[in-house]
Amino acid sequence: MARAVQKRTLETRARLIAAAEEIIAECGYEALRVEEVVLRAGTAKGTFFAHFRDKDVLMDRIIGARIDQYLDALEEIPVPQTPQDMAEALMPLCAFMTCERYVFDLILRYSGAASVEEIGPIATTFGRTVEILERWLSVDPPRQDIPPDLQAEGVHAFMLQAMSVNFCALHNSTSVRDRLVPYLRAWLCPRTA
Amino acid sequence: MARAVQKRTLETRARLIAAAEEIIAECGYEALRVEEVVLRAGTAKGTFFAHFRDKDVLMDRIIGARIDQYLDALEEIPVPQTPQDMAEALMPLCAFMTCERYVFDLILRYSGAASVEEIGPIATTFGRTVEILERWLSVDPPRQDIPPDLQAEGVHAFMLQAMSVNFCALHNSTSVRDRLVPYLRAWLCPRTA
DNA sequence: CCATTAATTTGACCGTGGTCAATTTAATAC
DNA sequence: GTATTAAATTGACCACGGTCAAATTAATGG
Repeated sequence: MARAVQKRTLETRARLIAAAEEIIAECGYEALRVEEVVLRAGTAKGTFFAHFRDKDVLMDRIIGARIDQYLDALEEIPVPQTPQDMAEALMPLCAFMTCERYVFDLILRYSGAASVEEIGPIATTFGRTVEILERWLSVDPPRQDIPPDLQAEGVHAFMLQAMSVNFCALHNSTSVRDRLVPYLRAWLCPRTA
Repeated sequence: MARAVQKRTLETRARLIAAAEEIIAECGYEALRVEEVVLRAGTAKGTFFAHFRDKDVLMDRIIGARIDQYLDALEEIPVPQTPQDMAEALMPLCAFMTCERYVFDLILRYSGAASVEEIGPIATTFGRTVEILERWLSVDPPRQDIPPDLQAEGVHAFMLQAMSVNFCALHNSTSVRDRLVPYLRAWLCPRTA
């Protein structure tokens, strides 16, 4: 019979995560080393991998949790009424997602669930983001010709595009917000001549 | 005075690239090991890194060259007139870009030039792709309210979105083409009620 | 042809993520 | 309490990308 999860297990895991968060706060995400995590947590290296399949799974969890906080905040604010307001509201989330090139790449890499069974934290946040956008776009849909869910997917696509371009040295003189607004206007408020 | 590049250098580099291409043809991109490349090329490991800053730079070069071939082909075909035709025309390129999760991730990672001086092969193909799309969209612009370059950037964004979603186990029952067409219709042929 | 110098190559070595057989710890049965 | 068994932990070890001082090779000047 399967035995219950030991308290010790939960404590160890909590120590590993706390150590990781500490390192990230001090040195950033990219600088995190598994060796350093287990050192601070006071465990052996193998223990880390008994708790997390690999380093990226821990990152997925930590970064996913952070993104969820931003999404929680987005669920509290009044529904943005214009592309400008929408872009403005999304900025804190975008700022976090692009805080490090390493973080943005990891987010993209984990944005799709490899299999239906294992939808990771970051992949979940992508679904949640589109849901929130869809809710915003359902209240008073800017476009009547396409359903709110398609409008939401488009906003999400442009959000990612604006962030990607921001990492390109050729184009990052413009801020993510200033890049996103024209996209959203063109997507949500087209004017057929 | 700077001496001319030796013939030996070019030969060594060619051998390294040939070895890499061979391995990729046999085992795929992700399976490529630097050890195996230098073994087949008959050089020491250090030589590899004297020619390529790191493994990814070689990948950037090889994958960038492949993408350029697809773009060459796109420049030969007649300008697509409908979203369906456009999606159809882009499919071979999309198929290559998503041939391996590893390849798609690497492409995204290298799609932006880290600095103006070093615009890599893949980053260049991104610029070229948008140029081609802009040319297509300038002949007989589907939308009059926004400039062709913005229309092109949008098509590119949706192309990437369609490919990303395709890697997600939750949504990959639909093909990239079938996912892209509704995006392009909504983007290029909006109907204000 | 030899000396000098720059370019190229070499391979032992390192950093870091990840593995796994062996050990320790905790829960269960009696 | 003791034996048994499952879960958790350990750390030596491996794989692989990447480094660098030393050796080799090729070009240049006299």
